[in-house]
Amino acid sequence: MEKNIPSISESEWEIMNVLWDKAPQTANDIIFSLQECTDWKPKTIRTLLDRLVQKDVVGVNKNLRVYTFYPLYTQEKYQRAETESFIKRIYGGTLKSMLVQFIQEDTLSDDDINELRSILNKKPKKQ
Amino acid sequence: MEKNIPSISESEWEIMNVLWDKAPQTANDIIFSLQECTDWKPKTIRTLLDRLVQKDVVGVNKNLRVYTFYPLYTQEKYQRAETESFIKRIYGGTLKSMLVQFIQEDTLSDDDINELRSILNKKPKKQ
DNA sequence: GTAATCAGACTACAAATGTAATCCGTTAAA
DNA sequence: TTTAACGGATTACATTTGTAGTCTGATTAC
Repeated sequence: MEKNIPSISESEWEIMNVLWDKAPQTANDIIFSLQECTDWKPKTIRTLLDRLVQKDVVGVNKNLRVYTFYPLYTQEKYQRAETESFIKRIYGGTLKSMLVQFIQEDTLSDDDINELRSILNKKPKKQ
Repeated sequence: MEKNIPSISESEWEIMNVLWDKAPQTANDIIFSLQECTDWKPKTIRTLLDRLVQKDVVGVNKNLRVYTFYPLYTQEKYQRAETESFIKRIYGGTLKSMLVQFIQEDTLSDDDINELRSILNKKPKKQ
């Protein structure tokens, strides 16, 4: 049976994004990355990281004096789970209904739409 | 300038979905709808509804003894806002990157994909 | 070697969220 | 008409989240 993944907050997602980009990293590496795009204090980032460890979403290597951290789940797994619940809540369950709205609202450019067409066409048909 | 819309929690979204489906509705109407798909107690639903009123996301008509409630923002407006922040956080910013993953991961059935193709093709080209 | 620094551990604290219960006046049922 | 049920207002309380600060032992710079 699949263990269900712990839920993570918006801020925690930012940490995870950094770790998914590259791992393992020290707390300082992560702090450095995030200070470029947020205004969080180092201690704040550290707290978020520690919480992810508590939640068993991030692992720690304590062999060296300065710990390193790494994700325990793939980004894809989290993206899937989050997207599913998001789409259910916001669009009543189907990705399609979301897309229809986006296409109709011109949120997607013509170029985007063309690119999507070609992605869809490249998708091999299953038997 | 656009007033920025108040953020609402997951549970509050469920309430809003009921109100967007039909409005105005009494608290009881809403409670009735939600008891079909959640296990929330009536008082819980009432609390969530009251919070939405405080947040100025839901309006109240107090002319009658039993109040009626109605949304103050369109569903589309909320969907757009939520989707934008969701996609930024989860997929690094582009709807396309999300779609690409969904298409490639077989999350979509062949039928879905065919339907998407036809939605994309129906989209009128801009000049 | 001593002082400033740093990493990790622990603590803090308010706001938001989830999940109701109580209180109180009114209305509806018996 | 007394009483139970109901709607709205108020209150409750634990957990999660956002946002750090303090304490303590190790280390590094002088």
